[in-house]
Amino acid sequence: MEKIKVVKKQILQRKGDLHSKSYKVESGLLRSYTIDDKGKEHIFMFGPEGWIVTDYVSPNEPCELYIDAIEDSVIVPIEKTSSQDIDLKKFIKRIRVLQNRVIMLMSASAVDRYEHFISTYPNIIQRAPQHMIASYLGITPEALSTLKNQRLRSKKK
Amino acid sequence: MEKIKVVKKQILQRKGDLHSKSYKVESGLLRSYTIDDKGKEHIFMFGPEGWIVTDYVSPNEPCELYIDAIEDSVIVPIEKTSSQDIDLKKFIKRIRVLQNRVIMLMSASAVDRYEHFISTYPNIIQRAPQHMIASYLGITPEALSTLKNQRLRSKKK
DNA sequence: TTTATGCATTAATGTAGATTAAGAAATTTA
DNA sequence: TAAATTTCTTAATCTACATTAATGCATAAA
Repeated sequence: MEKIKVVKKQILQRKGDLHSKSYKVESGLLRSYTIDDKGKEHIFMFGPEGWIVTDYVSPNEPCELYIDAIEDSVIVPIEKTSSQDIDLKKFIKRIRVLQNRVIMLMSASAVDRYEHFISTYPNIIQRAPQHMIASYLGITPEALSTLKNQRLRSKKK
Repeated sequence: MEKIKVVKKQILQRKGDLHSKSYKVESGLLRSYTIDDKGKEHIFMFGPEGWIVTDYVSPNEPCELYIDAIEDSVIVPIEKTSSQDIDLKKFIKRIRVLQNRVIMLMSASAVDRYEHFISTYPNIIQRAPQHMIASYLGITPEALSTLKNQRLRSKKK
């Protein structure tokens, strides 16, 4: 239950590491992500204050995801060992978010996904760099940039 | 704990229905899916024998997903009411599958996703119609068809 | 201050997969 | 069985987004 401070860009966990933990974010912003075989990053989730960032592997399995800090942050690492914090509701919530993300990725265009992202995580847009938001949306930074222009233009009219 | 028989194409649950249940599959094959605003189906998961098919909403919320039978099946509906079958491990497993699916959708090409699907669910390929597999992969049936040819051609050489 | 290094933008060109359409096979229904 | 319906395939065309590359702007380092 100790709070620890981490600085921007500090890596908390790497893919393949053992003893995966959960991280409760007191302040700041974390992210979890993978790196594919072409070396490309894919952001899995953002973790602003109040969120818990976890790689859903059992504590004795190697991690699937990298976790690092986008901003200087204060976090509380939580051991996964005991069956303590089985907050089932949070699990179900998490599954639903993923469920929606899968559906989004399958059915919605990049513009729609961006719109959805804005309305769901309005404050993260300002805090995370563009290329990370692009990565979360599953598009390139270039595509995000032009997409934003199109949006502006069509709204201005 | 009663087993019930359902026939091919029988719908167990519609989006918006209340009193969502889980369905343990004794034999046969179920699927869960959404229908987007363009009327297009997106298969969320296949449930062959041994699997439990669930829409992860709390029992008093309206369903997000449709669930129906791809083959004549024998299933056991499970009430979600009590906190009985909180098999946490299954939850975590489910999240991991989703986690992988998201990563797949973001980083892998249609061919790679197909390869992955084949190796993960070899028997479903033969049992579900192509257009459903295409839907699961997030591509059109036409794209799946041509993709299969390319695969064959490159292997024959 | 100057010089780097990283990040965002724009534009030209390329490509995976969507769409459309038509026909062939297979399966279901009568 | 034939007729109807559903499923699968093929090919032509189209489009959203990727890739590449060049340019401007930050922030950070020297």
